[in-house]
Amino acid sequence: MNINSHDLQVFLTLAQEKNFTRAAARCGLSQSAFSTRISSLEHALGAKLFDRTTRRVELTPDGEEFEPFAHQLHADLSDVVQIFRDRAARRRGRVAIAALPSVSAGWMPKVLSQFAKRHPEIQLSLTDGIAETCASLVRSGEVDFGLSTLDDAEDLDKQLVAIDHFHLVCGKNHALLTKKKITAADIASFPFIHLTRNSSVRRLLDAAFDRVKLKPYLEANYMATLAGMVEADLGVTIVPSLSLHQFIRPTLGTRVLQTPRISRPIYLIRRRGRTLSAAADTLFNQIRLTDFENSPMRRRRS
Amino acid sequence: MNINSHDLQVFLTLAQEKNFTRAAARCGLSQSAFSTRISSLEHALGAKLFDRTTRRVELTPDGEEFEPFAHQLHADLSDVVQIFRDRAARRRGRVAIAALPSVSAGWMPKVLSQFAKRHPEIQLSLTDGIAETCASLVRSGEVDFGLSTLDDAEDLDKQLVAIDHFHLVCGKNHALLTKKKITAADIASFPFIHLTRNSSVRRLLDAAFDRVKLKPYLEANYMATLAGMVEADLGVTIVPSLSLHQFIRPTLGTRVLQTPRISRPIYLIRRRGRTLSAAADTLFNQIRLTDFENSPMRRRRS
DNA sequence: CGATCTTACGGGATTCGTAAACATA
DNA sequence: TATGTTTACGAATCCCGTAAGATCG
Repeated sequence: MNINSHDLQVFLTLAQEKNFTRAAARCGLSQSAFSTRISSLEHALGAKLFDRTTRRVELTPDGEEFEPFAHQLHADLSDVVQIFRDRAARRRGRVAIAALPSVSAGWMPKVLSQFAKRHPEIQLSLTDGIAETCASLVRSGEVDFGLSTLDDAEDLDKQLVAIDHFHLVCGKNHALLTKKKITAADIASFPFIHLTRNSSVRRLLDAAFDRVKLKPYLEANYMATLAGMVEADLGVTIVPSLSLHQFIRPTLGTRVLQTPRISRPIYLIRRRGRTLSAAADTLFNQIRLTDFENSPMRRRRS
Repeated sequence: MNINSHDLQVFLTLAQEKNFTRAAARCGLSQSAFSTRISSLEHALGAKLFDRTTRRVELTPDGEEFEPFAHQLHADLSDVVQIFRDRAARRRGRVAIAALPSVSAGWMPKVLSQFAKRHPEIQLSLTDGIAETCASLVRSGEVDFGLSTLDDAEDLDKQLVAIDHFHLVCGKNHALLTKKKITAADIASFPFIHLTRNSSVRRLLDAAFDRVKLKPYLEANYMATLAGMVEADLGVTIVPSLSLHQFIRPTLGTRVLQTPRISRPIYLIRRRGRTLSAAADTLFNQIRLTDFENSPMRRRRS
């Protein structure tokens, strides 16, 4: 009463060959085992499917009726197995990740293009959002994993993959760039262009400059705005290395901060105890094992 | 690597219960056997379908992806089995038969209405045609079986179910009806209304009246035409009992032929060695076992 | 430490292949 | 009689249940 893919294969082969011996051979079965299978399939359906003599094998009306069903069922079963085999072989699938805007813009393009080249059939989805958004998307399962800083989230599994160092950005000929050592007080003496308060970058800066208060000139939502402001000499700013690419302009100068050394960890975060799909696992590991040799970030392995 | 309906059931139950012990109970399996089945299904698909600890069971992304497929496949498999179970139980199906026009009009209405009452879900199809048409429809498999006279067709299986006796039809007060015994010569002395030459009735009459030639007045294609002609006293005719119902009119008289006793056998004909569908088999047997007690035909069992 | 999943293992059912019996043209 | 299907039967395999082991909260 329980039909499986092999039964269907056996039926279809006999329907095509109309000869037990040949059909059995094609199915890699002995002729007797084949005969038994047909017989038990007939029993399972409660209908004779073939009229057979030693000379001729023909479908009965019931068999005729069953054939298209058998075809469909067999194809569906095979397709589903194939889909999951493909997924396992990274020839199919979908990966959704979430990452901080700076990570998304400054790092993921390279990562994803490399991944897409190696796994062209796998669909990719990237959501850029602030740390809280990333964590929440991971927690809900809407994304497979995230790339973000993370204060503390015990329900999530985090692996440090990079440390993002902060850089001073100012006009190309700004006085600060002439100094050998730049201190917090030096920076605080100039108007400061801030990022909005809900960003992790801003929170980090506020914490780093808790004693020597910065002189907030204005605050913006986008890095590109900051770049414009600094370019117009309205003030200076500090950005993580992952955002530096937006500040590489002839009119701007940048310098990695040394004395008030500010950095933030970038974690791969995922739901604790949850298995990743094969595709997600592959991207996860690709990122985890990234080599930062020629990168402004320092490489870290957990 | 061979998935069956039970595997899908097991998967779906666990996906719903999210607890091995309860799901196993619902499937009527021991918890360990259940666990093994899940595990081997995962192996067959090459993907982990559940993340499980002793406290929580959750679908993985792959499992999430598999669930709708499993639902669909399971429903399809069940449906197909159900369809064939229904067919076997005569709760579903189709029967197509072919029968001589006289059989179709004079006998089948009663037979089919009785069958339809007993098996309301089974679709019926009746093709009325001359003997050759019936034989050819049976031979090609377009109909399940036929009801017809049959000269000789060795490839077809025939079972005699009735003998159709021929009756004289003439005007109500026709001279022939006053005679005690009606001979061939008596009939031949009146103008005769013939059926068309390609009918089996006509062939039988021509054979019966090979010595005492009938006086052909005209020939028609339909019994109703004959009835009209005889009613207008243009002549007499002879028809099989199955067509008699068309000649029961106040103006007409009929008498079964005794001396030139003419009759034709009505056979159930089917392809030799071919199994009938359950529905067809039921109708076949209903016809085969018809009781002709109160019928102008004589009952015969083969 | 208690609830729950996995693994180990013996027994029973299923399925297989060989070979003999059976059937048809 | 030759070809081809079914049946008989012992062997291998698969699947189940019991019970012990492992693991998580």
